[in-house]
Amino acid sequence: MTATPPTRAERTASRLRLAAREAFAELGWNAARVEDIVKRAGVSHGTFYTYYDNKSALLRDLVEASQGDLAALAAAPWRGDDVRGAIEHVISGVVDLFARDAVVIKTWLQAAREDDAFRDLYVDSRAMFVRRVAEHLSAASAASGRRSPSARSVAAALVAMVEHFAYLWLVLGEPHDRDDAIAALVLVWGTALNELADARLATV
Amino acid sequence: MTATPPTRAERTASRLRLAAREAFAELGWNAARVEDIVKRAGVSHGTFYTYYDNKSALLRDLVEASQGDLAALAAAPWRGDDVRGAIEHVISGVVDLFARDAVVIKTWLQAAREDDAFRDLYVDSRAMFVRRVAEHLSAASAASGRRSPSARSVAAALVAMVEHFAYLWLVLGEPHDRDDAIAALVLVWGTALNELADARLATV
Amino acid sequence: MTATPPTRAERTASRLRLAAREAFAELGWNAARVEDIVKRAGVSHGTFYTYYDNKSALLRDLVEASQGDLAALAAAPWRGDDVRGAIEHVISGVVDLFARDAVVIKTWLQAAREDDAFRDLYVDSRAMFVRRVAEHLSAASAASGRRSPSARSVAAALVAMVEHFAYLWLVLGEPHDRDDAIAALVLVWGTALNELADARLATV
Amino acid sequence: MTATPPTRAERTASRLRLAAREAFAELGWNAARVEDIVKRAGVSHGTFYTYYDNKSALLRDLVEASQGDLAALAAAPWRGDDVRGAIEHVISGVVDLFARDAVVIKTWLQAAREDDAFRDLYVDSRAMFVRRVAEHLSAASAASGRRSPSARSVAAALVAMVEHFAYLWLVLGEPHDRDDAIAALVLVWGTALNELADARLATV
DNA sequence: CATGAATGAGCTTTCATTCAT
DNA sequence: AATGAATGAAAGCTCATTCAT
Repeated sequence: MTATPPTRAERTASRLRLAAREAFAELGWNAARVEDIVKRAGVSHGTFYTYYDNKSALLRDLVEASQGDLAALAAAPWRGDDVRGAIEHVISGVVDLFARDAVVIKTWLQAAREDDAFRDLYVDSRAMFVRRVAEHLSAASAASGRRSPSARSVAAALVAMVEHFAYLWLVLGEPHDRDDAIAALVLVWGTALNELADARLATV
Repeated sequence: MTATPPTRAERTASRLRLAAREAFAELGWNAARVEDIVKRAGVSHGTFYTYYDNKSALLRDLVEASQGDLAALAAAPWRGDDVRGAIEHVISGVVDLFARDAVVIKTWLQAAREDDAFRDLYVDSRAMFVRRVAEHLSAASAASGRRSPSARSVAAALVAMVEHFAYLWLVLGEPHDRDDAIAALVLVWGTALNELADARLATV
Repeated sequence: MTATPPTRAERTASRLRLAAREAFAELGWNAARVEDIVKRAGVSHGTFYTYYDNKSALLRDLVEASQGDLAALAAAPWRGDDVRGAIEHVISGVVDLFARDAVVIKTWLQAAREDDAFRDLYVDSRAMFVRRVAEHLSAASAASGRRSPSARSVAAALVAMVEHFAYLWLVLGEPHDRDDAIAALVLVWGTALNELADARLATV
Repeated sequence: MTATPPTRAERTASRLRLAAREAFAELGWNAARVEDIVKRAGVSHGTFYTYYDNKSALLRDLVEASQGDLAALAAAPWRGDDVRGAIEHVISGVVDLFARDAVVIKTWLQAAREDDAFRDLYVDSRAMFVRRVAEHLSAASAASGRRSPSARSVAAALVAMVEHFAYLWLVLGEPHDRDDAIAALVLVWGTALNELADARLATV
């Protein structure tokens, strides 16, 4: 009935994950050795392999949490009445997530360049977001039958903008003011949405 | 009278660069060994080091060409009279460049995660673009005195959108139709520009 | 109660040192590869680097012991009453040290030609000896005010004689009878000392 | 009839030897690469092998000249009437030779640690000197039949002293004043000779 | 004779992973 | 569970030597 206290094993695994975040932050995915992780965790070399098969397995653990948050954000209900509020909510959600998990996201994307599993996870997460945004755009621009870019392309572009801006800013450290940055993203997204909704594409 | 034919050394260096592109394309920056390059170039291991100090030096050679194209694009005159035409020109320029040099760009960005020189080159290239676009936006929105996101943030967002979309599409292989994709990017960029120019920010 | 037995690590390190002496003896400092050492020690290549950063680090370990013995010899009290006995004691001390540690000394001097750390250690060891002998000579020849070589030069010459003779004999293998060799060194040293003491320099 | 001017080949070979001296002086025997020699000589890599089979062959050329001077010194007549003058003559001869040819001698001795041919040349040169000095000492001490070190051992010690002192001073750079240094060497050598001649060995 | 590109054996060092304790 | 010594497969890089031009 009572919450069981963490076992020794759980504590060790947790220390390994924390140590890995530190090592990845300081050294990057490729440069970080198992040695760097166990040193920071204060455990022996061999202990690492009691918990994880290798560095990738540990990262998978870390990434899954972040990925879950992202999926939740994509799946959350989208308020149809307050368009601008909905946009701002999603954008700041993404920004907060990047700010909170910069290290894991950076490492994830780095690993994605070499490891198909991480790459697929990224591609899927992104696709989910794009699909969601495309549906939203389609609903708004249903009336427009004229020649115009597909909602999917516009959605892909808007999602690319938000994720890459957040990455450059919060992961790579490009300096930005939070309010100004979010305002810019909301502005671009919102005007694009208006444009589609107004079906004034041909007149731009 | 005649253009001098390439010397043997020039031919060998050129074969190494070509082989490196292949190796990077197939194996990625980290996994590609000098061995993989020389095997493809059909030269001995030692020959590699006659031309390049190491893998990074070779990539630098490849990247410099692409980076030069990018810089040229950013520096090219921006036609003030045909706004939409100018946007389309820049966007398709970036898209063409990514399409042509997908391997080099992919490798460059991969190396940028571990090597400061490549990272700085990327950061500088991007900054150049953002600055250029921000100037363009500022000119267009000069009249607007109302509270609005800074031109720099909007520029950063738009450039992030274009480069990341191009990357996802042409480097990572996300499927898109060329015309539709460019139309989407031009739409978003153009409406954002209009919005700033009309100074209707507060009413969105 | 009992002295702790050597740990596995201590035993391995010790085997590496022993193996290195063998390898240096057979192949010389430059020709001896890490491979030659680990083969003789019966450990894997990687194990070497668990204990030493490189070949030089291992030699440093070996040299420090010999150098310590040499320093102890130079620092030991010098019996003032029995001049000849003192000389003989020092000379046979040096000879014994060279005989015991021929391999290490040979390797040390070989490495000293390329590695400043080893060179400095040799220069310092020698300087210590020379200084010590010069003081001894100065004391003996204090009465002599006439123009004569400085005690330092004579000391440098005598120390050069002993160390190089020992080197030629015990390291390079020039054949000598121990008693005869020591008698010769003691003779030369002793007569030089007498000469200085008698202040008969100008009459030679 | 006229002295033929040096052929191109002779000039190239000569430049290689000069360049090698420079390279050995700056880098030492082991560190100096064929590359370092040809660069200084201003010839191509391949040209080196037109003249010498390898680095050792070139050094052999350089060493033979120095070795010839040494042999000449050892073979020169020894003036029986002026003992002190003879000693001084030989010692300053050795010193001058070391001063003049410091680089070649240093390189020779360095190579002698790894190459038997150079080692044998050194051993033979030294033996020749020792034999010569031993004969001289024997003549001087012929009357002495008492238990004493053999002339050969004393000769070996004296020669060791002179060569090593000269080496430390003129090759390794131990600082000495020329007159004082030669006076010290002459003093030690002379007193040893006197001692043997006086047959007062047992009374020291 | 001279050139210099090409060769490839050889050496050092790293590090993920195993396993006896 | 934890330890940490041992392993050995990879790489990177160097440089003496060759040889086509």
